[in-house]
Amino acid sequence: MKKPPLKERIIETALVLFEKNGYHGVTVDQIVSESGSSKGGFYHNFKSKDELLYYIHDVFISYVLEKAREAYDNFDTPVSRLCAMIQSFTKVFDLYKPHITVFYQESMYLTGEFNQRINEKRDDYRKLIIQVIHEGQANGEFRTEVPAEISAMAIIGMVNWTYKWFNKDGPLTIESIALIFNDLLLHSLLTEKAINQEAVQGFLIKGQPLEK
Amino acid sequence: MKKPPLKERIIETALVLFEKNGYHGVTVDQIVSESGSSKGGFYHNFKSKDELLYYIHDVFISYVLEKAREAYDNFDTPVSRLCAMIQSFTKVFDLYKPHITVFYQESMYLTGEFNQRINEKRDDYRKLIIQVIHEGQANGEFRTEVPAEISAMAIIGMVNWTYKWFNKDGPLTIESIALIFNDLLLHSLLTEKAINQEAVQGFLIKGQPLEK
DNA sequence: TAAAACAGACCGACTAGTCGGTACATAACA
DNA sequence: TGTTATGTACCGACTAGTCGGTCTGTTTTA
Repeated sequence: MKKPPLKERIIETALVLFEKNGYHGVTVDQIVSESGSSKGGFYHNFKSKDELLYYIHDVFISYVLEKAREAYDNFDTPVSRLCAMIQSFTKVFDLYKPHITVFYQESMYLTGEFNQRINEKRDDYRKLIIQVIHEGQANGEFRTEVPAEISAMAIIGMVNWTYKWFNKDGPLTIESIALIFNDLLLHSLLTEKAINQEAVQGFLIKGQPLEK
Repeated sequence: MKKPPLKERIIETALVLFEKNGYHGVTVDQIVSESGSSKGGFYHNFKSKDELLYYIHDVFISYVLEKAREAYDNFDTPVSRLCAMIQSFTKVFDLYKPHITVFYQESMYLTGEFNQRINEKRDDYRKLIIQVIHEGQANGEFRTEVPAEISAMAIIGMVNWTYKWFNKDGPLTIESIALIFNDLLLHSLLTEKAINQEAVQGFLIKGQPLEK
């Protein structure tokens, strides 16, 4: 059983500690000691504690952005694209919950260049969602009464907030939650006409609520 | 022009600084100096920096909770109650944006008893929303396909997230955003039958999107 | 005149980051 | 093949600086 490289061990350890105690609630000494490393080892791999925070942010946001682009490319209607994006994003909570918590809790402590690079990807993500909504409005499937920008932020907020309450051991799987989110947002975005079309029925929840 | 009492001045100053730099990005010395006070003055009014953070949390959450209860008491249908709650909550962003930012950004650094007291109020708020949704499901206005608990978290997430992007100088007023939120969530919660009832039409957006 | 409110010098614990050094691999050499 | 050079990953004692909090006084208030 070979030990993984130190850099990974440090990131994994830091992730767990940051999630529980926050970035400022964890010292470099703690990370070093918990990961069975040393100060030297740490600063050999990272320029600063700040850079470690950046790595954690980047792993997550890059993954989510990539998945969103995949979702966009693999489907060809606004409804299916949006649902795929929401689904892939929601599902990330199983994989990256600590990353996400750190991301939203501590992003303000990212400085200068690090902060800028993360924000660019965050913006790209937002723009992609807005674009899909615009496309849906253009082809008549989505209502035009609400601005796409606000809908996008409402959606992002709804999904993002999951990090505050989602619990793996709770009554619902993350997949069920993703389906519920899709149902909710389609009901709020689609026109009366579009909601009755066969093509979108598969994304809505019928009958009884889901249980695990 | 009489100076307000020191305690208030400290809270106001801290709020501005915390919002910009985060709780850990601001030292007690900074707060003291910016508020034209002193270490002695600070520690005469607060047991610790932590207690100051608690005060800021408490002002905001107590206000929101009170407004939600008012909304509940002043109306008598699930739809009007929910809309009033969302509206009062969203409008708080004009008044308490810094409080809210600090609340969600730094709540994890609240320790022990402080943390507990805040969480109780937060729970009360959540339970009130869930209750209203349950009432709406019971009288047939809200769809039962989605669990009330998840809808509640989706709503709370949608509204809360506003603190990340709302800008007073942006194209939309907070009141417009509140109306949009109401429209979105009613579309996603109401049954097909209920959405066409006259009583709820007033909460939906008709025609062109709102501009300032 | 007693108590409450405030001022500011000072303290000590803590922490991010440094720096000289070690262990070990692979490569160059003789 | 044995030996020496070189690059890289890692170690841990140390430090310079920071920051929450205290303490002793002074001013204001009731």
